[in-house]
Formats: sequence, structure tokens, C-alpha cells
Amino acid sequence: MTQVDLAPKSCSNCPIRPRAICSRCTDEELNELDKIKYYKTYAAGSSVVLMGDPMTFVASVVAGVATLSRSMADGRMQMVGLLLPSDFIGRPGRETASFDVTAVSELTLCHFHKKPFEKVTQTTSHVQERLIEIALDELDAAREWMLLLGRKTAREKIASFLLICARRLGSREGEGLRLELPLTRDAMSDYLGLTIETVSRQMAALKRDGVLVLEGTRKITIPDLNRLLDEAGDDSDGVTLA
Amino acid sequence: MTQVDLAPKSCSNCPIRPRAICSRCTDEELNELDKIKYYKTYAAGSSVVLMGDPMTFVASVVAGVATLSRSMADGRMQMVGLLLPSDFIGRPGRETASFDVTAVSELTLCHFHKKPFEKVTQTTSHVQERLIEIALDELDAAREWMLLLGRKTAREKIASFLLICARRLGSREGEGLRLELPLTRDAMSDYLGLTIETVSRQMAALKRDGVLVLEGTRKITIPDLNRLLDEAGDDSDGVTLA
DNA sequence: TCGAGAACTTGATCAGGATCAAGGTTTCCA
DNA sequence: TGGAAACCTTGATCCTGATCAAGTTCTCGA
Repeated sequence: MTQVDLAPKSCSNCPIRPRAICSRCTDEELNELDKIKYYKTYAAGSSVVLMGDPMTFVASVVAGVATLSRSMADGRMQMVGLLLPSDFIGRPGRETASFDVTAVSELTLCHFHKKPFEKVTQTTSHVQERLIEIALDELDAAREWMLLLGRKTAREKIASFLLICARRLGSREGEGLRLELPLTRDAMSDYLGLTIETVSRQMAALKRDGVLVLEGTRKITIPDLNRLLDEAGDDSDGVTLA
Repeated sequence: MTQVDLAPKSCSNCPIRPRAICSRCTDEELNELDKIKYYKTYAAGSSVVLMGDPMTFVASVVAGVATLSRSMADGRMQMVGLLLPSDFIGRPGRETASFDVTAVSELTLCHFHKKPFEKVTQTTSHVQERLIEIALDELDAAREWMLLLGRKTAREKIASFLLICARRLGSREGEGLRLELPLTRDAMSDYLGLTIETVSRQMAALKRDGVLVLEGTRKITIPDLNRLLDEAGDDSDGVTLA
């Protein structure tokens, strides 16, 4: 596989700065971070860490899509987070991974060695603040997702997922919104607590009912975002999935 | 209702200090906190805050049990957190509540006015650190719960819930473990993403199969914790619900 | 101690989504 | 460019947990 190295050469041309853990860092602080960071690219489908592995780093997603998931002994699994560019991976103060992290597409991470990074958080209060913000945003998103998993119908689950993707990845096109789904049907089913067959059927139903237009299997157009919002049930204040 | 005021007179006799947000505070810092805090007791069943309400405080649970929940327009609801003594409520840096908070039993909270509390977190690094720890622990618990909601059977859900209660509330008794359930069957169903009838039936089934002994409707004994662990599916590393 | 309401249990039936099974597309590389 | 594998769709059937409907057992105040 020819693999283009997508790593930015330095923080100055980094595409995710505004939302990342380092968003409020001064040039000087960035220089400090530079000493403890390294970029690495993972192939689509490869594993970044497995549950129980020692975690020697934390990282930011620079490009691509990763998933956080948890499995049961008999093979049942549930995705518990979707990691898009600027999202943060890892947990200062914890030695081993609590979940599996998997690259879904080709994935570039900006890694920080954990020990020195912890020193930075302890001494740099705005990094610590940013970390709290990130953790609390993810907590809100996780709880929102609990409502989805526990109480929503299959159709509502699909609509909610499309809504998240539309908000985070969509681009306006005339009346509607255009986007490319970041996940396969299979990964969608893992995320939504459904089977792949149910995902496929509900996508077909939403298409039949004019809620979305499919072009191939990943490219979709949402002609009317409010219609989709209705279908999603009760996402009144907007899901902002971590 | 005769209502005994359970509020401790001061931090020195506070039962939840070791695990609370103020666990690492010096006496001096406690004096500072003392100026911005107040105790308040809520009757069982009463609402502490509703989603969308302005949040003017953060708080620690001192005694009793509260729930965090989220509802849909048509009445469906999902509990997204169970708050036991020492757990923290609220989110610095957010103006309105993202979820409903309800007192399940008589509940005593130690409130801190939000604005001055935010000042404390900004200037006291170990409070900020404790806040990160708490948020990340809750995030882990929420993600663990997502696996339960998305993939576990009704029987496994009940067993997982009992396991959490046993770990956090149980006391050893001979071979087994004894505890009083903190929730009604109805609240359990909200928590587990089930109906009350299913909860009742599965409790009966677990009793029939000797996994638990019921005494009345809330007092239970677990003769064999490992047996319960098996029934819960895959809680290998231990659920520590926030 | 009685009575009313809340909390809980149990039974019968139903339905949404899982499972089993087969076939159709797309992608990718040899 | 052809073939295999991955990915996706569609159909038939099944099963777990929801829903509907009575009862029963607690709890607590009068």
C-alpha cells in the first residue's frame, strides 16, 4: 500500500490546532510539546491499542477516523466512542487501556509520551482546563448515547447517527447537506447496538421515505435537516459526539 | 414528613471527605470552601434540577441516592447515572443542566456556589486534578454502561446492576454478601433500559436459580459473588459506576 | 388496625429486531 | 481485465423483551 505521510511538519500548519488539547498553547509551550511528540500513521483496519495494553502515550487524532470499543468474552462488542480529527485519546493517570482503539480509515495521530505529558498538564493550567472541557464534553456525549442505546428504535438510532455525521462532517449543498459516511454498515451496527442487517434495512427505509438520498453506499445527501432531526427522536440540544 | 437534618456541622466530621472533590484540601482551603458552601436536604422523589435549568451550583452527594436522567419528548426516559454518597454533581463552565437530577431517597447535598467554586478550581491545582479524575472515572463508567445497554440481555443487565450495588453498598455476611437495593423496580428499569415487568421477571428468575436470596423486595443476599459475576457477562475488570 | 395508594408480580399476547440464508455490488490487486 | 474478497441488500423465520391486563403485597398515615 502506498502510504502518503499526512503528518504536518510542525504545529504551525497543524489542521486541528483550534480544537485540540494544545489549542491555547503559546509558541514557547508548543516548542516544549514538540520535544515529546511524534506523528504516526496507522493503516485502515489496524489496531492502535487493545484493552489492557499498557498505555505509554496520549494522542490527538490529526486525520482519519478511529473507534473506541469494548468487547465481551463471547464476541459481542459495542463501540463506545467515535474519534474524529481533533479528538483526544488516552487518559493521564491511568496505566492500561480501558478500551480497544481501532483505525477505521487511514489514521494519523499526534502522540505525546505519557509521563512528560502529565508533567505538562500539571504545570500548565490551561492545558488542564482544556482536558477537563474535553472529558466533560465526552461525558455528555456518552450519556446522550446511553439514551440512544437504551430507548431509541432502530430507525431513530440510524437517524441520530446520520445527524452526528451531518453536523461534524457535512457540507452545505443547495437546500440540503452532503456528506460521506465515515463508517461501514458493519461499524455502524457496532456503534448503534444493532445488527448489520437492521442497519441496511433502516437505511433503505429512510431512503424510500425521502429522508436521505444515497449515491453508492457511503455518499449521502440530506435534503431536509429538520426532517432528519424529527426522525432522530429527541436531539433537542444537539448531539456533539466525542 | 419529619425530616432529620443530616448535614454535618463542618468538614471535620464529613463522612465523604476521602472520596470527594475536596479530598486533598488543606484546613485553610476548607475554610475558604466553607464560605461558599451550604447544605440542603431534598425529600425522596423530589427534583433537584431539570434539564435546561440554569445551574448556579455544583455539589457533592453527602447522604442518600440521586439519579441523573434524560427524557425524550414522548416520555421515554433513560437514566444515565446513579449518584451515591461522595459523587459529584455539576459541571464547571456550563450554564444549564444537561440532564435531570432527581432525589431517589432522602438526599443531602453539599452545594458550592458555582462562580466562586470555578475560581477555586482555577487557582487550586489539586482540585482541578481531582475534577479530572472524577470526570474520567465517570466517563469510563458511562462507556461500560454503553456496553450493557447496547449488547447485554435482560438477565445480564440485572446481574450487572446487582454487581455494582454489591461492590459499592454490600457488606460481607458469612460466605456471601448482603445489601439493600437503592432503587425501586421502576427506577431499575429506567437505569437498565428495560420495562418494570422484565426487571421483576428476571429478578424472580435469578432468585429461582439461586443466584440471589430475596427478603422482602429490597433486601437481598448474594450467596456467591463469582456466580453473579458469571451471570453479568463480561465485567472482567470491575464496574465502578459513577 | 384499617384502608388506600404505591410498589411489585404474574400471565397472555404482540412486535421489533435478531438470526439464518442467499444473492448482489463494489473494490482491489494479480 | 478478471476473479476473489469484502461489503451490502433482501427475504423468511424466530425469539427476547415490550405491551396489555389483572392481581397481590407492602407501606404508611389516620
